[in-house]
Amino acid sequence: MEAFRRTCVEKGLAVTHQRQAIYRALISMPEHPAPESVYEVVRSEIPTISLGTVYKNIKTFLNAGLLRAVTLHHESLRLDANVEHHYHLVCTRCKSITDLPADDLEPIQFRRTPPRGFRVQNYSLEVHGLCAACAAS
Amino acid sequence: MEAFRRTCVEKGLAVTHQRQAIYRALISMPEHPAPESVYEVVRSEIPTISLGTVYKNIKTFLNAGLLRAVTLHHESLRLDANVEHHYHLVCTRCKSITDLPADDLEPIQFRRTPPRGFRVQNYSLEVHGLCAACAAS
DNA sequence: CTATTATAGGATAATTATTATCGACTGTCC
DNA sequence: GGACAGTCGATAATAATTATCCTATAATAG
Ligand SMILES: [Mn+2]
Ligand SMILES: [Mn+2]
Ligand SMILES: [Zn+2]
Ligand SMILES: [Zn+2]
Repeated sequence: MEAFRRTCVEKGLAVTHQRQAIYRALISMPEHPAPESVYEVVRSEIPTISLGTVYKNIKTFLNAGLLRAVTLHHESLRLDANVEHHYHLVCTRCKSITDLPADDLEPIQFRRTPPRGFRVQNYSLEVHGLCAACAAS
Repeated sequence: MEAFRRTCVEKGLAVTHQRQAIYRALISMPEHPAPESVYEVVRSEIPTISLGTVYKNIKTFLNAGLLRAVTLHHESLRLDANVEHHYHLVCTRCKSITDLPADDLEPIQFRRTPPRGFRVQNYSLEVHGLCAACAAS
């Protein structure tokens, strides 16, 4: 929480009551919540906060690196007619997605059995970075 | 394309002009397009097709396993206040996301250099399957 | 500690992506 | 070729997210 305030100051962000409550809610939620759920939790502390404020600050925190999104491409459904097992290269800048054959990597190997009785079906792996075009600029 | 028709028959889906055009568009688009882009392409062949039909059939194809979505959780932004490098267990049924420490797996290793001048920044790995609760039912 | 000011918050409207509805049409089966 | 279930197209509805705009507050200078 102290680190949070420090980062805000570094990035020129005002350390408001709302921002602290939102960040506190986020670190208390290990379930990878959607903005709506964060809003519910924050509202129990600040009943007058608006959903827009929660969205705005989540975006601010994402830019500041205080927070991560679980997926880079939630904004729209992205489709793949190739149903064979393969991976993806995803450009963090232009969001382009290209195929990466599974055997370009060593096979994924568990070191210990997956926790809490999780029954594994398959893996999806994305290599994030800059595509050739974006790397040029 | 023949396999497509066969799968439709197996799943009791009518092999319509529109479905074939949509599927043909999809396999011709290796860029992992959004529904809107698929619509644009299909429209050049069937100018009167509606966007709703494209959406409906994409959903149908996903259910039939003719098509995959690049991510399991595009429907809403999912947030992670843990910015350390780690992976995720994702339940394909209830969409719950839980953390998986990076050292529960052998490190990811490239066998050959990533294609087309892609500059790797990092990677994200999701293990898909059924959580304990969903596996029980 | 107070005044000043830039930034942030709250209410609300707007936009975007997606899904539902419903009457008309067409692929399938005989 | 006709009957019928399933599908299509048009449109409305919903859900998620973003923009707008005016007021309030955190930062900071005196
Ligand atoms: Mn692919
Ligand atoms: Mn996580
Ligand atoms: Zn790029
Ligand atoms: Zn589950």
